[in-house]
Amino acid sequence: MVDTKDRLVEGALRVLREEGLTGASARVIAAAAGANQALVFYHFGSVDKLLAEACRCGTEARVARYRERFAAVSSLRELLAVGRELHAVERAEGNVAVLAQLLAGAQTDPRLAPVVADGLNLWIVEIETVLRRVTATLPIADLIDVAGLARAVASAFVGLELYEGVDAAGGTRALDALEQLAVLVEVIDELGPVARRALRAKLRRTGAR
Amino acid sequence: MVDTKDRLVEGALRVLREEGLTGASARVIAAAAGANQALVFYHFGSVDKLLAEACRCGTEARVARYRERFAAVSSLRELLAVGRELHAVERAEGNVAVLAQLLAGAQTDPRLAPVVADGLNLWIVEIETVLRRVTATLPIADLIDVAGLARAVASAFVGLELYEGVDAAGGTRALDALEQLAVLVEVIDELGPVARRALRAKLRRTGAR
DNA sequence: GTCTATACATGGATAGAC
DNA sequence: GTCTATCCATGTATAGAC
Repeated sequence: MVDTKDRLVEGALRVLREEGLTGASARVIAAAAGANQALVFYHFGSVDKLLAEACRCGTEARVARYRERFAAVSSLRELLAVGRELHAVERAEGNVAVLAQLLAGAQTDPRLAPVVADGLNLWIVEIETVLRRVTATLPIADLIDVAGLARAVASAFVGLELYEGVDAAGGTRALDALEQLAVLVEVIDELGPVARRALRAKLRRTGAR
Repeated sequence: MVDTKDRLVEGALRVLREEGLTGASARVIAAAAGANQALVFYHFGSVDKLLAEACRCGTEARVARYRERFAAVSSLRELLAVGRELHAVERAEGNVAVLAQLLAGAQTDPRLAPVVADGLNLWIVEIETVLRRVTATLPIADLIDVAGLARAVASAFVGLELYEGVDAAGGTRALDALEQLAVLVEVIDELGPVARRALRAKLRRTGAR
């Protein structure tokens, strides 16, 4: 039998997955953990603090699970493949939905906001590392703000996840379209030197900020 | 004095903006509308149904507000400019946050899901129309799934909005990076015919599904 | 650490007066 | 259509026994 405190964290994650933030009460979470309701307050002080801990724990576990996989990526196309696999697995297990629920709740809860930001940041750091590596060889590498792009990718991922929750077919279609767009970037890497130079010149003039 | 039913819808939107979905109870909404709590059930039957109506109404009003602006867009860069203005205004007024709240709630509420999907679809239709127009002249126009891309843009927008709610600086940085990436696509339009042909050939081989 | 019991607030929803 | 009053379920949080 696992520690009760850990079981409560697990229960909180499960409830967030299955019932959403609105259903995440001390009673419901305790029931999901097979524990007594009063223990939520004994171990964590409040429901909010338990949710914060669940966010930290859950995200760390998820990120750790994909760290090796990320490390093996050496091209943009591979990154997309891993991203899609991650999407499928995490969607099936409902883990991204947890972060999405907390992110939505954090909009109006100042106590939750920093914790969720930290959680998202764990993903962003991973993505940023990979992006820096796979874009290093691109002709436009020095014109890309990798840190910004990593943030865009992570948050767009969450948005897509939420969208797919209400329209599965639409979500799949959106992902397919994005994949095409990403191929575009990689293709540029394989263009001739003339086209690359033209692209760079143009980009520096219009895209630099 | 406006109709009470309308005031309740307004109140619901305000509460979703300021308190989030967890705070959207019949009592709180009625108070925000300056109305009696029982009237929520008299006019709408349940809180859920009021929220659904608020989603429909609110989104329709927002989309209508930008229809003219969208119609005037004739290039990808202009679309981005409008997108950024829309982002700034709607963010300041908290309107996208409303859709985000409902989207998060819809993940675990089958009654809310179709309504929110419809609401998001209003945005998607607008974006799709504009995208179809401004990508028509691109050399890779027939290789882009505009409908899918519109869905990706709309949901990514929501994700960015949510992210900015917990990390304002990060959100801005993500938007800047995306803007650079979009310039990339437009720049390809201005490449010479040789590069364009090479791009098309490559894309058709790798990106077509 | 864990349980029962309980106080007390808030929520959904309805009945009935006006 | 609108209000008061009310029922009952659920929620947070604490006290105190074990």
